Amino acid sequence: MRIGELAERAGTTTRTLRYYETLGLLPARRAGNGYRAYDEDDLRLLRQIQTLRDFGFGLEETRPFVECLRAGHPAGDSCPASLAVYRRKLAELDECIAHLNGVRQQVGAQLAEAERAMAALEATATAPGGPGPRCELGPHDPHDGDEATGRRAG
Amino acid sequence: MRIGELAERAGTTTRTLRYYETLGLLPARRAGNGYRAYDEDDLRLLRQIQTLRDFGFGLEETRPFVECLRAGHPAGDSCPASLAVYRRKLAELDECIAHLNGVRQQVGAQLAEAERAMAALEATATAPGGPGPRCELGPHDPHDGDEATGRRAG
DNA sequence: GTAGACCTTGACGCCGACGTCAATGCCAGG
DNA sequence: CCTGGCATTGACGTCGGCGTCAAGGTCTAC
Ligand SMILES: [Zn+2]
Ligand SMILES: [Zn+2]
Ligand SMILES: [Zn+2]
Ligand SMILES: [Zn+2]
Repeated sequence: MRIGELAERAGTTTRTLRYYETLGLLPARRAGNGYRAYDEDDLRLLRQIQTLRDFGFGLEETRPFVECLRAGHPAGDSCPASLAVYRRKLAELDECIAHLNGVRQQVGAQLAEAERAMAALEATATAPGGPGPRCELGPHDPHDGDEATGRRAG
Repeated sequence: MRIGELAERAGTTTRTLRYYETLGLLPARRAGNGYRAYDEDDLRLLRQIQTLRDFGFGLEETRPFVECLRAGHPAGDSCPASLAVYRRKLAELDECIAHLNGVRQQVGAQLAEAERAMAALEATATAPGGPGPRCELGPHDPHDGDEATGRRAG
């Protein structure tokens, strides 16, 4: 199997496969003409890498799994090194999730408070004895309502 | 206040402040000698940026807040544009958290399964009629047990 | 023999938020 | 006058995981 076919079968690109090779993750034998030659085992290695990357693993973190597979073990996670990566990743995930939950709380609170303040301003604005409008809340001048575009620096 | 003092008071670096200026986030007046001149308002703007960045906002996402503050509004989130960013961020956070939870589940399951398989191997290895040891699970040769180092590619 | 599809290596681009020089300017103290 | 500490602009480096050419070699089909 040559690089194009492997890429296609794995749903990736040749560039990616060559990149993995430079990392030593997926070395390839060479045919007489210099073309890279892969087999079904390489496809399995590649699938292992893809699975882990889908989990958010960095390429370096997939190395123990790949080397384990290349050692002929039944699965990529048959070795302690792979399990260690799993555990480290779980810890990272927990930490990250906890962090995000905290942030979510805070941002949610900020939004709620800001909405409350905004509603209060609207109320006083439409109230019978409405005081001076210190800020017009409709379509705004200095801010542009489009959040997609926003560059002024040159 | 010059750039060094502002950086120190905000707990950041001069490089960061100059970078923000190139983005138009934190423009500075200039003294006669060309030095950047900041005041307490700039410090407040900067603190707003830092708060949002601590939440994981990108710099561009802080722009509506900063512009709102510079418009003289009571808070950075007194404008609809800022609220829109809040809501977008909340959605992103929810999506990300859900994703991470899913990944966590899967990785946890993988780990559990791998540990089970490993224990099974250990058991058969130490069992009375233990068959041929197809893999020694102790300190390993082809894999290196250190997860911190791991580079072979040149 | 020649088009065209495949392959090779090499090298630069990208994204975000800066870090890290380098060369030079401004100003106060001894 | 000189030293030293601050300032200026400019430009390149970093990290990860590739994308995107560019210039050429190889093989197959017609
Ligand atoms: Zn193994
Ligand atoms: Zn307003
Ligand atoms: Zn505003
Ligand atoms: Zn083993």
